[in-house]
Amino acid sequence: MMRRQGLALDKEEMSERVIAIAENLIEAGGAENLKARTIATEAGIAVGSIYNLFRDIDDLHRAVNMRLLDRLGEAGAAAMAELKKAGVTDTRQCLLALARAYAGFVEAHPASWPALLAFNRRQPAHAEPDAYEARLSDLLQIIARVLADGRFGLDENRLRIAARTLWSSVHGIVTSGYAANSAGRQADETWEQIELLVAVFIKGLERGGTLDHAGAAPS
Amino acid sequence: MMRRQGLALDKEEMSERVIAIAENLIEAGGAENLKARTIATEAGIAVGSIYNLFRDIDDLHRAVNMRLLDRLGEAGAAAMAELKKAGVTDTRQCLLALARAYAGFVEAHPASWPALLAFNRRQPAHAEPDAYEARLSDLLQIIARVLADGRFGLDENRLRIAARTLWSSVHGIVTSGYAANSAGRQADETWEQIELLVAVFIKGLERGGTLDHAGAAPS
DNA sequence: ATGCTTTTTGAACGCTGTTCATGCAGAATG
DNA sequence: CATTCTGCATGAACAGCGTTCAAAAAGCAT
Repeated sequence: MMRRQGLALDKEEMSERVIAIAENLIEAGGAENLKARTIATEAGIAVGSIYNLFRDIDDLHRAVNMRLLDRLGEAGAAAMAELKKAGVTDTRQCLLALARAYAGFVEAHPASWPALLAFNRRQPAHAEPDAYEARLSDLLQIIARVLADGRFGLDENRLRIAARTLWSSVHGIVTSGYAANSAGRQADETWEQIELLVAVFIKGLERGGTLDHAGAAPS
Repeated sequence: MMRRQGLALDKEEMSERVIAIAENLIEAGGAENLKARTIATEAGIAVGSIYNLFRDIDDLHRAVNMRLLDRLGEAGAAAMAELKKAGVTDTRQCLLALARAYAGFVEAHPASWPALLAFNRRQPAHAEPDAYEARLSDLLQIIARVLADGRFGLDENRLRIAARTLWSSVHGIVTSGYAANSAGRQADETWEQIELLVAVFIKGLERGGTLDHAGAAPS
């Protein structure tokens, strides 16, 4: 065979290029702005060539999303590293830093992130959400570690659930806050909510110890 | 003029009919299943007639969403009424009932509700989200009242924020939980998270009184 | 019956994602 | 060097989409 020695782009290079273009398109006008012909034109290739790199446009969108998730994970890890370097171990400050990392990430990708969320909903549920779930699991691990360091006396299972609860809550606050940018207040109130959530969460965990759930499961 | 005396459907009746059809289509296959020609066929009218009732398909989807929000509001109000009839005043039980109402609503509309969420993201932000915001405000009022009855010593502003925080958090838990139905566990873990959230929230509010937020605003 | 107004209609337009016969450049073979 | 052979690039073509609009139909007043 012997591939690649000229100056044209390798197949993988071209894939990266197309993914980058796709991300820009989505960021510019949402997922519905991801058109095959636009990609082809901007990448300098034919429409059909896209389908040699990706099965279909959804597959390309998936690739963009994976890249987004990677960057989100990096943002979370970076936030933790910064805290460690500054010698901060306070649970509250750690959680707030992680939340800020997430909020900042969403603000930095005002169209791509909603597109990912919308994309991830209309999945036939099967497929291979493994890669997605795996990347998200890393983030939950970070949160769980912070909670573990807080010494609230949570067993492994409740640690996992608490981390997930915290993550989902912050996620809900950030996304609803972003969606409800009708009036002037948006980021401010979002951050107030996050501060309240974290404060209340810590105080709630400190008190009462194990927090056994007395309520019965829903019908 | 003199309208409507024959046996054909009134313009408004036909709108209702089309909205019902649209809702079924969305529920069956997501927002992307809402095709003009399918609607026309099922409603027994021509494609063009749809555009006499609605400006475009998005407008129709908006109408479906408004109806959904109305029903969600009714579900919340019904949950509260049921609690009142049973003489329950416990804050925890009230919040759990409201959360269960929301979770049940989402489960009852596994495709329409995600479609609403996705729809509400790619708005040019302007338009008239007033109607949307108004309906959501009612729900927040209900939560705020429950929190007020809890006597946590919150002023009006922090009451509003706490209600919004709680709502957004439950929303985040329910939607992420629904999206992450990869393995077997889904509703169970979702409910565990809600219970943890509510418990922690109440305990956190009980303690520390005003919960002054010491952290500075984000950069 | 006539005229006027309003609504309904469906063919047509432009756009979309996707396919696939064709062409062609580069490696392998003689 | 000539010649297969192979695999990717190509873009016209296809089916389907939302949307429009001239024309037909229907409704109402006279």
